[in-house]
Amino acid sequence: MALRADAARNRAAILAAASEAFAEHGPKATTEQVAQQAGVAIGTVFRHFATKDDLLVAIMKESLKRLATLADESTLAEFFTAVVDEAARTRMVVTALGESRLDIGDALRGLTDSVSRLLEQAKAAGEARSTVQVDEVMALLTAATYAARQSSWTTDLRQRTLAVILRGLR
Amino acid sequence: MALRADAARNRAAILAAASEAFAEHGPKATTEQVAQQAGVAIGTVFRHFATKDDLLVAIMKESLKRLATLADESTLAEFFTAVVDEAARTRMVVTALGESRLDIGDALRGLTDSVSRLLEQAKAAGEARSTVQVDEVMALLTAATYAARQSSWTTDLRQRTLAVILRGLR
Amino acid sequence: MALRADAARNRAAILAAASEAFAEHGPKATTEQVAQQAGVAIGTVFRHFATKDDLLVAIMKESLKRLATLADESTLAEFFTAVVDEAARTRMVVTALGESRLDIGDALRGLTDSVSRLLEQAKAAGEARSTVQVDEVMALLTAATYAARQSSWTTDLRQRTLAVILRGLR
Amino acid sequence: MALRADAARNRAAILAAASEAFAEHGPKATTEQVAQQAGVAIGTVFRHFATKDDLLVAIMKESLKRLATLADESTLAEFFTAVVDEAARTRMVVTALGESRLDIGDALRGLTDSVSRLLEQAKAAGEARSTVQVDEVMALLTAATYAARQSSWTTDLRQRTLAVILRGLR
DNA sequence: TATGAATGAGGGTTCATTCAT
DNA sequence: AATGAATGAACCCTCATTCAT
Repeated sequence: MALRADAARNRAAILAAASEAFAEHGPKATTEQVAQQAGVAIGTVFRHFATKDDLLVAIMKESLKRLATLADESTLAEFFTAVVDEAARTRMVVTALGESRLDIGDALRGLTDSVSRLLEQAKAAGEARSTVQVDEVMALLTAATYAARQSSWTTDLRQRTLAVILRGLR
Repeated sequence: MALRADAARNRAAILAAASEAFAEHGPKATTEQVAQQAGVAIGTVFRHFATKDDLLVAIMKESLKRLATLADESTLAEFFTAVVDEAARTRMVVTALGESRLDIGDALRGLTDSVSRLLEQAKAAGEARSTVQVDEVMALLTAATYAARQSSWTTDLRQRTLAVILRGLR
Repeated sequence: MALRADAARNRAAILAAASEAFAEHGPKATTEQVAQQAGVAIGTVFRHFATKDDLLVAIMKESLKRLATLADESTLAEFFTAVVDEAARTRMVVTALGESRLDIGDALRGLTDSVSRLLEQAKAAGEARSTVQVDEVMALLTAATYAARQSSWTTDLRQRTLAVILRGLR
Repeated sequence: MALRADAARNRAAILAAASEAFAEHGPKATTEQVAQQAGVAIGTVFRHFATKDDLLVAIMKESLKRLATLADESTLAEFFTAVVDEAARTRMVVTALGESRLDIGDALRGLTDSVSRLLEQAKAAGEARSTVQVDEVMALLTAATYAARQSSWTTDLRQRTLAVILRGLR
């Protein structure tokens, strides 16, 4: 029972370290880097996540789940802004949205559902035209997310770019 | 000090092969694959491009130059469409637009100039509102390009997504 | 200083599990597999057997002792047949007979003694020629045992092969 | 053309090193050990043999081919003796004969053919009874080979053991 | 200049063994 | 005494880059 606490702490540390490492170096960050960052031996990483890909998936799902939660508390415009903000910090958001090799389908579908709801609200509020469909919103989200990764992006540019997209949805 | 005829031919073959290889497998395509595709030994690849990154840069610059030329012959809307179409075929366009690690700054600036001109024309034609600036157009271009890479994209989705962006610019 | 009842039970369970695991996957079966099979944590395995090799030795000795007992109740021919039969089921018999790296010398000597007695009886019964010595019988036993491990062996082939050996001893 | 010579020399060195390493430590000898023994970097080993298993297979096939050649120049008795002699030196002969996981079927079949011929000759010469079949001869060969690996085997013991087998075939 | 074999650092993963609880 | 998480050396293999021919 006590050890479980240690293990849980390590698992969290690994996830945190992985988030950071992948955020900075993308998916090619080394498992050893993750281990080091987490203050843990390499074997411990593999005890918790049998494969590097498993670790990647875990982080992506976490990320997507966080976004889904966020979606449930925002308007479409707010959500777009928040996602892009996070993407500016983390390379993994976009990797998650754009990755097809790894099995994150469920989580992605969960997010799509949330966004779908947001879109309906936006339509009801007159902030999205009725012809717009979810898939293009998701596509635009992914797109914006990706662009936000550019190191040259200032807050100002981010706002102007988002404004164009949101205007286009109206 | 011009290259020997066969050297020039090799260089071209390598570039072509690299374009194809990277288009298909992304930047993680092997130099050996490139060499093979070019019908050349690896040593030859490295004689022409001292580093894999150098090769990557060369291709990206080529790509950006091609896009700049294209920009000079189109309207803004046509250009967007054309770029996104190419991106759907080639993974490198987006890598080029989104890459910050490699030094392709000047080529990117060249493209920005061309797009700048397109934007002015669009404004004059009433197809872009006057407050829009080049940097957000570039950002949107990058974004659209990235999203276009998704394997799930149909032509239809591509069109709808572009429509939103172009509408937003107006 | 006898073991606690539960400790004794664990020790037995581990030995049984190890027998099974090594029988199936050879000596490369994992200690973790053994622990799992025994329904015990790894730590417990290592408390009882300080080393994987120690565990291996224990099993081999057990195996050899069982064979010695068997020898005391059979004729030479019966014994050969029985051993080969068991070897066809279990990969460890042969490993035990053929192993030189691990220290199972005394157990092996015990078996040799038993076989020695069998041989004398066989000679008396006219089923083994007088010039035959124990060491070659042991060698033949090891040999037959090994060959019996081949997956391609049918019962028929086993019998014919044994027949040759037994005939040779006469 | 000149490099080919170097490469060939390296390939031979690797095979020789691997033979030795595997002979001494069995199939669990490290590829690094092989590389070192061959005076070559690890990459070179993998350039010549894409996989450790490939290297293993290569050596086994070499071994089996050598034996097949030998078979074509001997009587059954001589062949048995020679094989057992080689087995005493090399752990791989037996591994080769007993291995089923790796694809050495062809080579094994080749050897079986050769032995088949030997057996016919032996029958003609009255040194093998007519009821004996090839498969049991192969089995006995494998068996003898395995037993020969024992470190305790003296030349004398080897001869006596073989004598029993050969007598049994008659 | 071209060739392609050689190099070797580094990556993901396994597993016997240790140790905190 | 038992648990099971943590350790870390070792393994197989890849690939950008170098260098002898």
